[in-house]
Amino acid sequence: MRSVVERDDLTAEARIRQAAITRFPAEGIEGTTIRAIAADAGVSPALVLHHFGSKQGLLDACDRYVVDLVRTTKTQAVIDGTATDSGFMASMYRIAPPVVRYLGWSLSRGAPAAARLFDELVAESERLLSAAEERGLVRRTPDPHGRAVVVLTMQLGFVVLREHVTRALGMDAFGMEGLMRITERQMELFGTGLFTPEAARETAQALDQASRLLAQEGPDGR
Amino acid sequence: MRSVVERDDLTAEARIRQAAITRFPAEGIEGTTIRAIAADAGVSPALVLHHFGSKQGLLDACDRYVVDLVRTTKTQAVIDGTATDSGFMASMYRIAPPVVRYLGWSLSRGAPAAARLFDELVAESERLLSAAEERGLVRRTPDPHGRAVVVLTMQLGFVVLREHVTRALGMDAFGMEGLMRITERQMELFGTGLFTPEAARETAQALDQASRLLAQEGPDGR
DNA sequence: TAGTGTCCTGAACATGCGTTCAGTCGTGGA
DNA sequence: TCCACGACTGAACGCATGTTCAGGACACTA
Repeated sequence: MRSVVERDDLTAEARIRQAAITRFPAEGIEGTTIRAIAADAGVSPALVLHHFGSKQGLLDACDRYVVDLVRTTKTQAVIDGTATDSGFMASMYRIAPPVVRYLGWSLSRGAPAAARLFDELVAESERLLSAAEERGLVRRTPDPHGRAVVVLTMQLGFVVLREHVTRALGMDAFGMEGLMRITERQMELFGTGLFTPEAARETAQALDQASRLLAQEGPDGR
Repeated sequence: MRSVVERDDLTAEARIRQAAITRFPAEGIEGTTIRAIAADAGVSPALVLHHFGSKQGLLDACDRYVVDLVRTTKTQAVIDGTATDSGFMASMYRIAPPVVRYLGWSLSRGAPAAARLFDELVAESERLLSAAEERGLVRRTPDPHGRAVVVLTMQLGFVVLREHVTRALGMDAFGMEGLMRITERQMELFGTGLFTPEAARETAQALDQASRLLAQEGPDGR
């Protein structure tokens, strides 16, 4: 297995962390052994514990590293002004693939650091959308917070389901070609909507109907 | 830990499977022990292997069970005619929470059975959207397949990120209240679009610009 | 009653795990 | 030159794991 390491002059500690970032999402927590990580990094198992204290310590360090990297990359994108909310996918392009994969794994497993990141991204998304609303760029909604959650979840879905998107599109979802294709389709959806105006009304009715249906029937097997 | 089991008159085999469906997403594959599953189901560890052959066999059986359940539920919804594409979330409501959680875990981990399901759902989504296009309910797109992938990924994002959506909304994302709230926001986005008409043009320009930017810069650390 | 097959168990085994520890090596300051 | 210290290793320990196996309990048939 080729590790994330591009330059071989990294610290042993950094090599260990990179190996862990690659291994953990692929093999799971218990499925990843300290011995395997050590072998990837070219060090002894004992050194892993010397630097990170325990397997849990290494996992926490990876969580912090990846989340901080994503956070600062995203923040930098906002500062640079390139990030409209639609620029989320683009910012992912600047992060090395194993890190993006770790982020998706981290989110899907509900790691505390990832949960904090999610909440921050919701807040930031809500702020950006509200600012865009003020400028007349984005439509108004009765539920700004809910909309921010929905939009962010839709974006992060591509991070978590990356593998399936890649397979279904026949191109790397986070490569340039795939990212452009996805963003273009997103802009169609977010720009003019999926439905035609006449269908939008019909859908609203169907939603009401479904609401009543669910209310009276109740769910199965709960 | 209370298992999925509602009625205690299930087969031992079924109890084992239900326990596994609850345990695997929570603890991971290696983190879930046969002894723990056996204890949940109230049987001996040996019986687990008697019925499923091995731990891997149990995992495969769970994958098949959950994927088949989702498949038939979704299919039934289409037959019943309640499922527009927007009805995806609603169909999830009919499936027991542990099964939905297992589905999300299964997708995020790239299980073969889940991958097959994903591809089927893409195909079905593409078919439904094209039919709706014919009837003038859905706008035309230069890339129907890409659009189907994008729409489905956006929907499944809620399944995989369920925990975070629940926390951010302050209500169970797949409970009735949360599901209605999410669907309403989705219908706003898909109905009229997120952007105002004047902003849609601006966004298209930004997309072009980003495209050129990415093309000349290239990514970091690849 | 004897035979047969299914569901099920307790005890045991070999393996691989996370972690510990005593100690080596190399470097830089007093 | 000596010392202190951080990076690093090899060997070992205790433990929990997946799996095996011989057999018990029970129902059903001849």
